[in-house]
Amino acid sequence: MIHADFQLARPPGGARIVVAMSGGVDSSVVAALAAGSGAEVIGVTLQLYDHGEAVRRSGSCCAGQDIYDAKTVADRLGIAHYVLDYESRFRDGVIDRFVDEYASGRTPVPCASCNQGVKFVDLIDFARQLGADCLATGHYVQRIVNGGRAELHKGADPRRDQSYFLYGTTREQLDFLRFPLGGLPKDAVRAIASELGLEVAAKPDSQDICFVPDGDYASLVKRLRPQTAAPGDIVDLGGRVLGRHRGIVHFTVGQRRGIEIGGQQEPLYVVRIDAAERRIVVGPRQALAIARMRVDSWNWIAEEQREVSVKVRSLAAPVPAVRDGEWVTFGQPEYGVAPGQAAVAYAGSRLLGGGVIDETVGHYSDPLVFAAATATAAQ
RNA sequence: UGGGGCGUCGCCAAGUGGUAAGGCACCGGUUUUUGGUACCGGCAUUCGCAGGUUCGAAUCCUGCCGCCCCAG
Repeated sequence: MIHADFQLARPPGGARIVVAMSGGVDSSVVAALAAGSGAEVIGVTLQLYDHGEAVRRSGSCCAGQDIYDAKTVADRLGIAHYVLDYESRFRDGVIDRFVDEYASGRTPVPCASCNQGVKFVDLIDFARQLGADCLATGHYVQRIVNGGRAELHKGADPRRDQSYFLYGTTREQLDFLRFPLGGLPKDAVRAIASELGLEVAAKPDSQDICFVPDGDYASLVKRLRPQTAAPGDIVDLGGRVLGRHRGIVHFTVGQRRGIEIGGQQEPLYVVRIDAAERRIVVGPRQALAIARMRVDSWNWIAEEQREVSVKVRSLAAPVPAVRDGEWVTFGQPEYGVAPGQAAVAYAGSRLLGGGVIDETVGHYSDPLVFAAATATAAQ
């Protein structure tokens, strides 16, 4: 059993830690570590969405079985446990935004909006009301205090790093947050769980979108925004109609499968989604090469920087890029950059900030690239 | 109904006597706290249909059906 340092301003004996417990292995271990620190620990589980449908589903979070699991773990650890009904806040802040993004032809990151909204804003408020010294979560990220200031870093286990989803964290939030698992590999976390005999030790990792039980997010979007199920044309880069589709909800920029157009020499990818015309523009992989993107709603945890590494998806190596105001120019063409996804800037392992991708400029259609190529050709 | 061409998996397509390549699409899996990508695997006992020749035919022969082009 390892001991975690929660880096509190006062001795653990007089401190109070609130732990966000999802019912999964990770946050259960955090609760255990907190309890082992000597502080008073209060577990809080959020009920975020309908618990009728999801009640039997294990391995998601924040409904039904998972709430029960969290409660069971809290009881075993002998800590207090609350369940907060955040369904309406979750619907407004996460689900509505999620479906609206799809309706406008973009591809949202619900985990990011969840963290930015109910998890950090609302839950931190609640923890402060309880007089807590910090809010601890099971995220695989590291909070490193450097020169008296908290920095957010990637999780030590590169395959587990979840920092991408936390780009919207504010400095004030970060001051109050603790991530005891950020330095551990997943195996170690499971080992701690089984060492403690926690019921959730072997529980599968959560995956997919938590509020979409069967992975069929399209059904949810279609139900709430029926216009996304309207059929439309699939056109090539020249505007030629290649076929029909069953609704823009089924597509995201960079997607290959599901276009259902065969007979090509090479695969077709979704290059652009025109929601107003209900049109899907497809092209060869080369057409996905992106030179620049405009990133909206930047949040800077660290000081703003010009030369950064940037991730445009959670599971990807950060790539070199230059940021100039809202615009980010890639050092090399980047493929499959979808509006609505997050762009997150790093300096090494440190997360600097991030925002929402709002617009992209194709590498082969970028006037700057074109001008450079022309100049080279003229020499 | 004169001449020419073609008909091989949903689409494209290789294969002209030796026992059905490949690509796209599709399906499944792996990976993954978003969507996607990527990777791995599966996918025509059968070559428009019916006969015939042959040890052996998608490949040769005959007939029929269908499509295309040029002439009408």
